[in-house]
Amino acid sequence: MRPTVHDIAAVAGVSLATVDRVLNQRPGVRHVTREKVERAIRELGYVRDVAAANLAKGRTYPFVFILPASDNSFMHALNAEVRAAVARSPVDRTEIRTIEVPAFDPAALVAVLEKLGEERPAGIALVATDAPDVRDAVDRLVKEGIPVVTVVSDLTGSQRHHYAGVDNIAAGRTAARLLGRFLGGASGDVAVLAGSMLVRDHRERLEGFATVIAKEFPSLSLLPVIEGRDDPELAHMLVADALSKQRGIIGVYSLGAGNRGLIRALKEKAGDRALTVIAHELTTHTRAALLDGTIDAILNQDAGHEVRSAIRVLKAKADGLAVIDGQERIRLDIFLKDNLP
Amino acid sequence: MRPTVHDIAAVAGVSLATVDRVLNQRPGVRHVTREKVERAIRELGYVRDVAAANLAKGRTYPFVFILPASDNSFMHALNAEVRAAVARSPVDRTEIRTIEVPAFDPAALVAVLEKLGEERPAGIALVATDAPDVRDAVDRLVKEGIPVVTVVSDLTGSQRHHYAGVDNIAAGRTAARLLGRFLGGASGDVAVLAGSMLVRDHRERLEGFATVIAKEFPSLSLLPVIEGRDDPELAHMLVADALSKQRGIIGVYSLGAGNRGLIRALKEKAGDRALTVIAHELTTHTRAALLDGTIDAILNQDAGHEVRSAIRVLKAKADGLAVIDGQERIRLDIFLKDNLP
DNA sequence: CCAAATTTGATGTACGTAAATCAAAATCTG
DNA sequence: CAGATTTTGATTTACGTACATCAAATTTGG
Repeated sequence: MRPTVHDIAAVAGVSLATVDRVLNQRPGVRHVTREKVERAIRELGYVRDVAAANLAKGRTYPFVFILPASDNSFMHALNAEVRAAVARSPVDRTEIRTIEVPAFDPAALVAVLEKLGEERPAGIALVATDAPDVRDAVDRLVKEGIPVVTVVSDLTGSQRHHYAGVDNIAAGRTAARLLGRFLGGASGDVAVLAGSMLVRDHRERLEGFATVIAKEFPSLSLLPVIEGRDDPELAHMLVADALSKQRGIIGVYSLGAGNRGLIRALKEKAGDRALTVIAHELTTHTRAALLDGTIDAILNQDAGHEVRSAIRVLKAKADGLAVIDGQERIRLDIFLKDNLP
Repeated sequence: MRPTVHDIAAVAGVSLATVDRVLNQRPGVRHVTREKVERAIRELGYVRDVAAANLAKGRTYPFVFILPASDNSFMHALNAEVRAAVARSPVDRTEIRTIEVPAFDPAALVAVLEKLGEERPAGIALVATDAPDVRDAVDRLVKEGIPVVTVVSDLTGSQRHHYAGVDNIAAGRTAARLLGRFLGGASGDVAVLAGSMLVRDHRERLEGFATVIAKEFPSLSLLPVIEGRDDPELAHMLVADALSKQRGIIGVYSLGAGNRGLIRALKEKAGDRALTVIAHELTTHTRAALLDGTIDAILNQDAGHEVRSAIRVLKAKADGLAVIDGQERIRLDIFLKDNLP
């Protein structure tokens, strides 16, 4: 049987009330007494029964998710996963509220964070816009003792407790190697379609991609990045244009959203030549394109995992418990047409 | 606030004791009364507070893991993950016991399962040996109401509640496409190193692999399968021999364990020619080989995920609760040298 | 319709922890 | 050393559920 507060009291030779004071850092305990209790806790290997504690406290975890108001499949999926988590709220004692902020708008994000500082929720998860002001706002919250995790996109140099997202540099590198190997030593141009270079995850993917292409596949040359703003229409136009004008393109890497437009452009120009294409995020559109051969591989991050991981980590931090690292590492999924879920 | 048993009693117009009798299917409740209570439960959307219930019951979950006594890296990793779960036992109220059985020995496995039927643990996880007798033994346990999940290797046609492992046909298909694409249309022979064709996961991987190679990469021809019995020494000998004699080999797929021997053989023959190699399971050896270019891609299943998933599912089944499907799908990890964890 | 059987109600205790109250003891201050 | 202050102990209630007991009410059988 695992030890209880009663056992601690007995071993430490103090009363239950004192043990409680120490455990819940209430005042009115002399230093020596506190040490006696802490020693007993260590000796017995006591770990508080979180379930019983939550029951007694009537505790719930008021969490806040801050999500960008972006109209693309991935953000919709992320939203849906948060809603699914909300549906499970009664069971896991969470009370999740979502706040939408304009995408790529540091000021708006900071304003929301500031207000949350007063509200003091049990934890905050946010899709970070990578700006110094945001970092400072997050660091203030952390200093005030509020658990904060970034989701999908991280915050450079901040003190956030955890990042629930993929390693985007590795993602870019992986895309490069897949593309390079699939092209099997052929020479030609590679087009890169991004959303915006203002977002950290896109920058990082490009960085990883460019590095590996340059170093390991010198027969391939990178064309200037096409910024499609994650907008299907714009992406379609720009890609179609590039494919018409740049006759040397043999590979395409789409590292952002708005793949609907990309796919349309690829199909229109399909007759022309064989293209090898790597894209990010598994959606109905990219899935279909993978199956019909328009896309050769899809790199994906599982939004459900990210949301659940963020919640688990916030909970653990709120309770001062350890997390299982292996469980919280968000992996980069690589999908070929054969291993689709 | 979520509804409690008191609310049900009030709404149904019965006493707390009666609600309790219905909830815990105790006898002594007239049919009409039972229906009144059940209606109230539905109306209120009551869900039993599992934490409080477990507290009251002093409940723990006695689970049993049945693992094969195989001496390879993957099984060691699986063992370690089970031990890690045991270390977390006090926190999540599990009491996990492991039983080792000889590998590939249906009779021994059946004997263990039979005995567990009397013991009636709260759940059983097993690495299944795919034989009719085993299937029957598992089905008996399931019929007796004991939750059973298979881990890593599934059981054909059984009633087990869940399978915590990867789709091995998909894994084989994926390996084929990676190999085919990496070889970029070249012609030649492909060697396959397996452990034993008596294990279902190996059979399935081969099946998926052969199918895709035949259909989509006709310029490649499969050599007869080399059975290395997951033994590094034997694998080394057989592969070295094959590489010497079969000069047309341009690709290798290692779908089982014992990769240490494979890697040694590959390095000895490295000077000869360029080989494209796909292997299963990320270990220190395969990781190093991936990094130094001896292996081109590694397909992996995360043992930690499998163990944790098995436990979550067993718990849910023991409590009669639903599982989150997306969370319990074990994914096939594809590692290139760029996205190693 | 009465006795027997079944069903229901009322009540209390328990699980491990949190939190509060009040009294008693120990320590500190001047 | 008295008095004020701080620290500690003892005890109680609560959280939501499980489970046991005993009495009261209701239904059933003959």
